[in-house]
Amino acid sequence: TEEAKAKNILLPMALNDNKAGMEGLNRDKINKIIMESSKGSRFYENELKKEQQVNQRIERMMLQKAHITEQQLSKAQAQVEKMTSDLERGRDLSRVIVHVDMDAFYAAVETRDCPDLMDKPMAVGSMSMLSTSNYHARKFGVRAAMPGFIAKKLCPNLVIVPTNFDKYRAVSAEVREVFADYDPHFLPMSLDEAYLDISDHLEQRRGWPEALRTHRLHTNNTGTARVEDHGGLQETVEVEGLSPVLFENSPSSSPCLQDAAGGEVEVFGTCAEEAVREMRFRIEQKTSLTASAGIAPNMMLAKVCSDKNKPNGQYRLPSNRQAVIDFIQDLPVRKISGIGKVTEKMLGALGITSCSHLGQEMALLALLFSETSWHHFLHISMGLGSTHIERDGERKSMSTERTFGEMGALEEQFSLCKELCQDLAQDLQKEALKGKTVTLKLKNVNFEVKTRAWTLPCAVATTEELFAVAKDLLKTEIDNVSPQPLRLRLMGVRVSSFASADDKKPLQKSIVGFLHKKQTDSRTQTHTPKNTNTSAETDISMSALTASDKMTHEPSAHASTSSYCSTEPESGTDSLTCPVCFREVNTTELTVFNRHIDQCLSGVTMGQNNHTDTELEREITGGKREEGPKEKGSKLLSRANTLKVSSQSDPHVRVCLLSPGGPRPMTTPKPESRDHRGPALTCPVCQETQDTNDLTLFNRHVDLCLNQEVLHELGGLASVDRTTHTAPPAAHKGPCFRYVLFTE
DNA sequence: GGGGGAAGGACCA
DNA sequence: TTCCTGGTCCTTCCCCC
Repeated sequence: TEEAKAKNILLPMALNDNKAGMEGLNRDKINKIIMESSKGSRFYENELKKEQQVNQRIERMMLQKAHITEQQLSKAQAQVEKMTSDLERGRDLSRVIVHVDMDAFYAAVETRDCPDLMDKPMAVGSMSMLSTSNYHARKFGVRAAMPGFIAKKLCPNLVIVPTNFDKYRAVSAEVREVFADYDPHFLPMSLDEAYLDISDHLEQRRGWPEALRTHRLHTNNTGTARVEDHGGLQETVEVEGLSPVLFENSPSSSPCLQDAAGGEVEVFGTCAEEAVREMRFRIEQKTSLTASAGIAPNMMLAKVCSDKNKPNGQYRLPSNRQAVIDFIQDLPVRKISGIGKVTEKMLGALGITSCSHLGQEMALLALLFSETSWHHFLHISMGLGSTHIERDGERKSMSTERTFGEMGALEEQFSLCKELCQDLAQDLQKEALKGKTVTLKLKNVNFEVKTRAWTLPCAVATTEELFAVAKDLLKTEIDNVSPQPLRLRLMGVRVSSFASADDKKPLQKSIVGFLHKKQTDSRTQTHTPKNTNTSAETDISMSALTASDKMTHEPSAHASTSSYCSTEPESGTDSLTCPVCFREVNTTELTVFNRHIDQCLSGVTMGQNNHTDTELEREITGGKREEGPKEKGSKLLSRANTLKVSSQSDPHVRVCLLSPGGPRPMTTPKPESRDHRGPALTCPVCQETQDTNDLTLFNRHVDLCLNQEVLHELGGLASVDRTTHTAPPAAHKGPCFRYVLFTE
């Protein structure tokens, strides 16, 4: 029906009332306001597009479902049953896992420090994005991850307080001190959330005298109070003389007793619930903030439980199988951490909304989803989850990104890129990390996100190293849409594949190392002849320097040249080995060396030379793209002739030794980008005139030709190249060649 | 088939 | 006028053993 259709269209922006404190709202009214504020925006259009993609995914899934036979289903059923009984045998109910979650954390901190906010709807964040809202605001439909300007429409009196992370970090540290008393190995998930395994604590606690379970309630208004720690230590806590109770509906605490000194005191029991109640009590005494908690036999269940009596409440799921099964039955799948909007919708299309449905349809799910996915579903449907808390594993990546108003100017884009690299380099330094993969993330004004990655032969960390890669990735993307500018709203840089993760890997050889004579003792550390910091014009560099450098007026080449592999070279001899003829050239003068290689190379490319183990690189540039190329020496021209490149637009073909291949455009450039570059080009390898004068396309063609032609000649050694070479970009399969200029 | 890189996404706080 | 940031893991596609 029309209505159903409309509803489907409206869905992407609809209020997500999955969060606590959002029950019984006037959803229709709220959704209407959200719609009115979003409709027609680029953001909304992109959401619609994404929604369409999900719908298509569902359609494909339903089609697949229609083709499932009875036989397949019963086979899957058998598999599921086998797996189920295996899992059942391994069910571990022995641990007591707690998930603690501070209530509306950022908002609560701000309210604590500014009591005027107490009974006002407020949120923490900015006009463009909110991090949290308090429970007053939630009544209006204002929630985390909602832009402030929309929240303001839902609730005109909303007070928006800017975030103050340093403050939250400080409070979080206090809270964590309490956590540590119950589980020194607790697992923080964020500033306001953590998992604890209190099994050991409970074991000890059973033998504790009452004194250790007695905690004083401070009720004074003087500004500080003494709180007795269960270890008998005294700690001084700042209190601001305000009611610690931020939520009116706080469940009342157990009756307070008077201690000898007349102060109010509370005694906690020895069971899990009492221990957790005590922990929450202590958090509140210490910070004036409330927390909610869930107690269950595993992490997955504990997480669901902590939400059950939010705010300022707790819920325990007993450690017996039946209780777990009962608990899971009617639980909506969306409540499980890891099942988000999309998965919920996919499952919904199959009629699955609760965890019991999930169990009933497992055979079907096993056929429609990947193994990892349906295993995950099976665990959920059985109420299984992690029973031991993994202490934080090694970090996998580090990134930094920034959103800004539309940016189209190249200078700005490159300088922002550099800034991001600087920030990231700083962060990397703090943790002494180096990574091999650098990823550039771009989001255009239409909210379309792109990531472009490049993996180097060795780990990098400095600004220059990062920027050398990021800038090339960026340039490639810019070239891709040129002559239009990239209209960006976000840029980010990420580093991954950290060296520490797989230190064991043998050192990979880069070209610079390769150039040097084989070492008998690779530890001898004399430095390489200047080739790590000379300019691109005179050196074996990553590539002739890109337009980006010229645009940003960067002193050319410093970065690309030296930083590609900062740890190399590791040799120290006075001669260099020619990668073409393998003869030692008795010089460290690159000019001399280059000349030698030039001669060798002309032979190879002409097919007169059966040299092996050569990594060639190629770069073909049109004179128009790079302004005032200085590389028009006679030598170059003669090489161009040698290679039989013909183009009236006078492209230069430059041949030299490889360096790690630079990135290439991933997407086919728009056809219209052809016409402003001059006439068609002839491939120097296959000699055929290409129906393009787009250098990107042409370049790709030549790459392919070279793969076939040259590699063929080079024979088996091509494989050596591949393994020691950085991986080529996805669109360009096969070894990545690049011509780099050699001049004197 | 499996491993690994690249690109894109889902999901989380 | 304004729809974040920083992380992990998964999936899909591809290439290369």
